[in-house]
Amino acid sequence: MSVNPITGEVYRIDILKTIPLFSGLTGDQLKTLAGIAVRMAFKRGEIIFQDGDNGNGIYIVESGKIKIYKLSLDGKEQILHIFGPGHTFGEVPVFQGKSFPASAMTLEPSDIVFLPRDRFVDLISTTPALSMNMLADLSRRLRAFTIQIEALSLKEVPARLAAYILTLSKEQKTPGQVRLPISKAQLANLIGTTPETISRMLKKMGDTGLIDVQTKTIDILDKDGLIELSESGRLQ
Amino acid sequence: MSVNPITGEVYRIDILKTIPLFSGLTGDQLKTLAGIAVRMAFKRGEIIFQDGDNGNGIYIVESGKIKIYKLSLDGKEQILHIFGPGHTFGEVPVFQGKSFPASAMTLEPSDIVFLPRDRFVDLISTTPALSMNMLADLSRRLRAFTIQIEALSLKEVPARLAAYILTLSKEQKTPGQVRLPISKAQLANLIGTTPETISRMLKKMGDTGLIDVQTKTIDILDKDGLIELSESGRLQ
DNA sequence: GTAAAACCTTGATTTGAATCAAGGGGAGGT
DNA sequence: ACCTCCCCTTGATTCAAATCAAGGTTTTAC
Repeated sequence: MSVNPITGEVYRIDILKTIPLFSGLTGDQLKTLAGIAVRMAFKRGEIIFQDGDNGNGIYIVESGKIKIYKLSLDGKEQILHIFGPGHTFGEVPVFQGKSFPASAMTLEPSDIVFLPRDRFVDLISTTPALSMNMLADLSRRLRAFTIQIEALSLKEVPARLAAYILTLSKEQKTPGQVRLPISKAQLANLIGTTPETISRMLKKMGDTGLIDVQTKTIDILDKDGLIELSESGRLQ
Repeated sequence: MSVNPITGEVYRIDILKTIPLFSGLTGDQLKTLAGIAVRMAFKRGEIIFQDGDNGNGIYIVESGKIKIYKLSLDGKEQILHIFGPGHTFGEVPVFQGKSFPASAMTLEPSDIVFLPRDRFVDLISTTPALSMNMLADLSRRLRAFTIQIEALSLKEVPARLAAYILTLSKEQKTPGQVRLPISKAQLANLIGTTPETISRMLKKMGDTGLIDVQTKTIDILDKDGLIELSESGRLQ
């Protein structure tokens, strides 16, 4: 039985088993992972690592929510990902280079599992199922970045906002209604605009009958209109 | 000895050996790769695959130059990567999803090597050196995208242009001088602006004594000034 | 439960860069 | 060498969204 070297608690295989990256692993392989796993608890708004720091292992969100982001010198923020339970992050410096290409911060109180680099690399290079899962995960992220670059470069703010609402409505299983999982200030940093602009665009989308906004909840009144807007659209 | 199934020619292991992705492979493994490799010749401006097409293998630039890019509905283009000899592309749908997240086109007459998915995946899952190389390659690309998103979202055009010139000057071993490897129209699509703006900004950077532009060649007159501009800077 | 702190909205103004428009210069083909 | 086409430049104008400014509202903390 493996004991967590930091907290001293037995680290539960059950949690690792639910993580997509580790699907298809044998019980023994999961036990090995559990043996090297370290769990850390973070409060809301704590920095997990910073752009440029040296990375030395991969991180898994066990509970809570984190953002991966870049800051400009004058303090503007661009969010690259928001990850919830089951997602892994911080892999890039494990496989290439030394430093993190971006920073990570909790958006809520979060439990994070850390797997130190060397033993994780040993495992991945002897476990084809794990390396294929990892390749799939990095590929998924490349795909997501492709879409984000396209949005930032080729689409205007209303289209990006419409696309975000449609993405939420796919993730959440409440057709015709969507709940914003983050503040509008964070949403602005995610789609590459400002809170003021978010506010104005949501209002305009309300005025034109696409949606109805109540604080954190948005009713989708005209899904086709939103799709149209997200693809090519200009608002109004 | 392995024979290319399309062209019928013997496919040279020597070329595969020079490709970073295949460094550290044994002679036998390279022979296996050579056995499944297909070489294709493209003219300048030919489409290799398109955004949304199903992918069924990885591609390697043997000679020439290609761009990976996204198009908007109204025809605007954002270039994601420009790859020369030795670079691989088209991996995402091999590991995740089915379709290409972007399009690929030659910028020059190019020879492209194709490795069909199934046999490549077989090899990668039995060859730790290959899977680690692949993970490093995808990680390198994630890092590059991170920088591109930061540039598009947090930096203005003069800063992006300065950063591009500095990147070129690192790649090319001619200190104080840089040769543009692509047309200014393509450069505009790479850094997310228009040819008119490129033209104006290069002129301004000339006026302020940072650089001296002669058609395709740029002399770097004030490297520190360029670095400053690329980081935080505003021009003039 | 109340105060403080975030967060959000709305309006006025500025600004960086796109677009529209037209003319100039090179490179490649005949 | 000449013509054509493409690429590039320059100027005038427009436009989307950022910024600046101030007031209102929700959330969090004590």
